Amino acid sequence: MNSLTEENYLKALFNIANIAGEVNVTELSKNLDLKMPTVTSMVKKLAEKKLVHYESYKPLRLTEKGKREAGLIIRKHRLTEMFLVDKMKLGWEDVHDIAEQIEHIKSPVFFEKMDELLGYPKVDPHGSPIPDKNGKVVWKDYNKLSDCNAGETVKLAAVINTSSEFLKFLNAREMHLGLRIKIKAIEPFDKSIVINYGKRHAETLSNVACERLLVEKEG
Amino acid sequence: MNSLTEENYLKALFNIANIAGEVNVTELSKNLDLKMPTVTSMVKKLAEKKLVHYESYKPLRLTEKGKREAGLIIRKHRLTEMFLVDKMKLGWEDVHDIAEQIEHIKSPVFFEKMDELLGYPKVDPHGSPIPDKNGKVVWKDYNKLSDCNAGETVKLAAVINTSSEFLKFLNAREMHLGLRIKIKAIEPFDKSIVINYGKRHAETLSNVACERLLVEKEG
DNA sequence: CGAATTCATTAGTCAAAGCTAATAATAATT
DNA sequence: AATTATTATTAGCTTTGACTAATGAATTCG
Repeated sequence: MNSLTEENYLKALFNIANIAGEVNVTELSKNLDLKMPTVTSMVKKLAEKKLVHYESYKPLRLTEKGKREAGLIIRKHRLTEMFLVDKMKLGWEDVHDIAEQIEHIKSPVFFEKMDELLGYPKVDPHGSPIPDKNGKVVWKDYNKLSDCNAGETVKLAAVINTSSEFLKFLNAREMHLGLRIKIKAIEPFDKSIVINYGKRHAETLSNVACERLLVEKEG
Repeated sequence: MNSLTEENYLKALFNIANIAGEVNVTELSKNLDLKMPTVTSMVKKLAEKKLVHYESYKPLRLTEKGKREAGLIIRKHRLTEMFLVDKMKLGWEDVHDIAEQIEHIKSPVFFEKMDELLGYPKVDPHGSPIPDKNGKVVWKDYNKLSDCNAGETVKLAAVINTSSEFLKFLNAREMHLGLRIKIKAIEPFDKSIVINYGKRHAETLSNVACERLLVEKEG
C-alpha cells in the first residue's frame, strides 16, 4: 500500500503531466513545496515500486501502474469535491482543501457510496473527467480553444487547470462551462484570439488562456 | 498542532479512562497496538506538551488541555459516524473504520456543516455524549445498571463501551437503547442481576456487563 | 519475607521523509 | 567553444515514531 506521501507525489505527477506534458524535478518540487533533493530521492523509491519511469536527468513519467494509482486518487478527490458541494452544501472555496485530505481515506465502500449518491457522474463541475474505478481517465474528444480556427462556433466544455486565479479570470469575463463561443479572428502575431459570446463582443483572450480551455465543436 | 499519532494517543487515553478509570502503559499499548517502550516515549512527549500528567510508574492522566483536545477528536469521530449512517446510509459495521480516518481531518467548516446537517445532536446512537465545540463532554446523570437496586425499573440510556463483541452480546439478548428493564434480584454472590424486559423473563446479566450499561431511573 | 511475576523504563537501532551543502550534468549565452 | 546558468544528484544530517534487548520498579504469591 502507498503512503500518504507517495499518493501526493503520484497525484502531482499526474496533474503536472496533464497540464504541462513533461514533468521535471523542479516542477514537481515546486508543486509539492519540497526541496529538489527530497523529490529526487522519493522519485527513485517510486521507480523501485514501478510507479514511475526514472532515468537520471531525464523527464519523469508515470508508469501504467502509476497512472492507474494516480487516477484512483484523483477519482476520490473529484468525487469528494462534488459530494461536498452538491450534498453537503459547502462552498467551492472550502472544498479543495478538505478533498485533499479525504482523498487519502482507505475505504472502497465510502467512495462507492459517494459515487452512488451523486448518480455516477462522469465529469466534475470543471468539465474534468472523473477517472473510473480502475483509475482510467477518459477525456472526451475535446479540442483546445487555441487549436480552433476563425469562423468556428464552439461550446466551452472544460478547463484544464483549476487554479483559483484562472477561475477568477474566467468569472470576471462571465465565462462558464456550456458557453457558446464564436471565434472571430486569431492574431497571427501572438496567437491571441478574438471571440464573441453571450452579450460580449470582440473580447480578446491570450493564447496562454486558450490553451487551458477545452471546447466541443458544434455540428 | 498535534500529529495524527498524537491524536490517536489522546483519543485512546480518553476512551480507556472512560471505561476503566485508570490508564496504565500496558493498556494503552494494547489499545494502540504498539510496544510499551514506544508508548512510554510518546507519553513523555505528550507530557512536555502539557497534554498528559506523567510520573514514572504512575498511572497516566490527561491534563485539562489533553481532555479538551481528546474531546474534540471524539466529537469529530461521533459526528462522522452519525453522518455516515444517517446521511450516507452506510452500515454500522463500516462506519467505525472510516470515522477513525475522517476524525483527523483539519477543517472546522466541514465538521460544523456535518453538525448542522445532523441537527446538532447531543448524543450518538450508542447513547454516548457528543463532546461540544470546546471538547467538553457532558454525560447526563445516568447510573450504571450495576449500581441499581432490586425492585427498580430503569430505562437503558447508553452503553459505555462499543466493542463489536459487546454489541453482539446485547443484540443476541434483544437489548437496545430506550428499553425498559425491571430489576428482579441481585445475586449477592457474584453481583449478577436478574431482570425482566420486553418479552423476556428472568434473564441474568453478569456484573461485568452491568457495569457497561447506563440507565435512567424512572421517576 | 523473599522469590517470582508483571509492569515500566532506558539504551540503542531503524525506516520514512524531510533538509543543507557540495558537486555533477545539461542547457543557454556570449 | 567556452563560460555561465540552470537543473539534478550525491552525501550526509535531522526528526518522528516505531522496534528489540536489557534493566529496574512494583506487585503478588508461596
